[in-house]
Amino acid sequence: MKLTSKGRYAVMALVDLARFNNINPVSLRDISLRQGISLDYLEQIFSKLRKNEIVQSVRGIQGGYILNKKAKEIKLTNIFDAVDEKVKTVQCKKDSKKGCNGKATKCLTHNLWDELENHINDFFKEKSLEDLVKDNAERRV
Amino acid sequence: MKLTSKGRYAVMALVDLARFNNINPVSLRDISLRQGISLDYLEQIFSKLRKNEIVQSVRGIQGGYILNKKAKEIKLTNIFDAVDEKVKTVQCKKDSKKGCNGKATKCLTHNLWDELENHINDFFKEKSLEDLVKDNAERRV
DNA sequence: CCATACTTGACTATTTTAGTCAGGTTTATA
DNA sequence: TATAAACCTGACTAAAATAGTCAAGTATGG
Ligand code: FES
Ligand code: FES
Repeated sequence: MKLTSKGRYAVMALVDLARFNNINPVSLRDISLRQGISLDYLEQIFSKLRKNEIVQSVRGIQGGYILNKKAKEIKLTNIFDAVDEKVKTVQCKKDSKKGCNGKATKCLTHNLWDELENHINDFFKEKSLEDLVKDNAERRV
Repeated sequence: MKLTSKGRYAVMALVDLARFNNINPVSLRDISLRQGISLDYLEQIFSKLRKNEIVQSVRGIQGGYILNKKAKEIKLTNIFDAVDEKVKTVQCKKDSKKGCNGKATKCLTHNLWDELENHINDFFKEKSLEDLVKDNAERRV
């Protein structure tokens, strides 16, 4: 099981953005340089974040992105949902009664993976962008 | 983030095996048929489980595999370690001081992913094969 | 009017996954 | 002692997912 770069970058970029927020829009170019993430890739990611109303864009010179909500209200879950970084532990279709491998009933481990998925999602539901910015500020001192 | 089939199959097969244990060795062919997993793929997986002393093999006719420890002592962690199903949330090398993207310090989110990794691993450390077999027996009633 | 920066969609190389395939070796039992 | 069941091993490969790149825009502040 591993975390993909898309999800990692999305959070990384938003933490960067959140730190400079309240002052000016932050341009993707700056984030790209500071965090070492490809600009083109960031654009893909922010397009999704904008559609999901995590950020707002400001066009033109001195433009960039700003948060669309308070950092406290943006949870990791919201970010991951926005960029389609899903936690997927089961093989079968969740709403179907069929198991994986095409059997008529759920497999021996289905329940276990379901528990695991919830366990992981709990973590994402708790953490907010604000928490991350704070954590980071403390470590810097 | 998603769980791979290798890890899922390993656990599925061992739960199957654990249920029939104490009587006779269980052949991979039977597991393959019951669980709908390719026999050749199972062999790869059990080769690793054997090398990691999770199971013992019994060769020849009427042979198969038996658990090498008590079901209670086999945790999910052990199984996943054996088949190289690793939880990997950070991009950087853990023992290095360098961050991902080649920076000299750890990135803004490194600590977060580290926490996440621990959170997931905690789940795997708790659950034993015995738990899984019991869960399953209960559900069947 | 033009440089900066957002916006979009298509394309592609690389890596990982999930197997298959081919050839063994061991051993109970008829 | 032949044979078939079952373990054992390594190499190979198709398909999917990932991690981007590339190209061609549009909007707007100064
Ligand atoms: S994972 Fe849901 S049935 Fe196997
Ligand atoms: S994940 Fe470790 S430094 Fe970025």
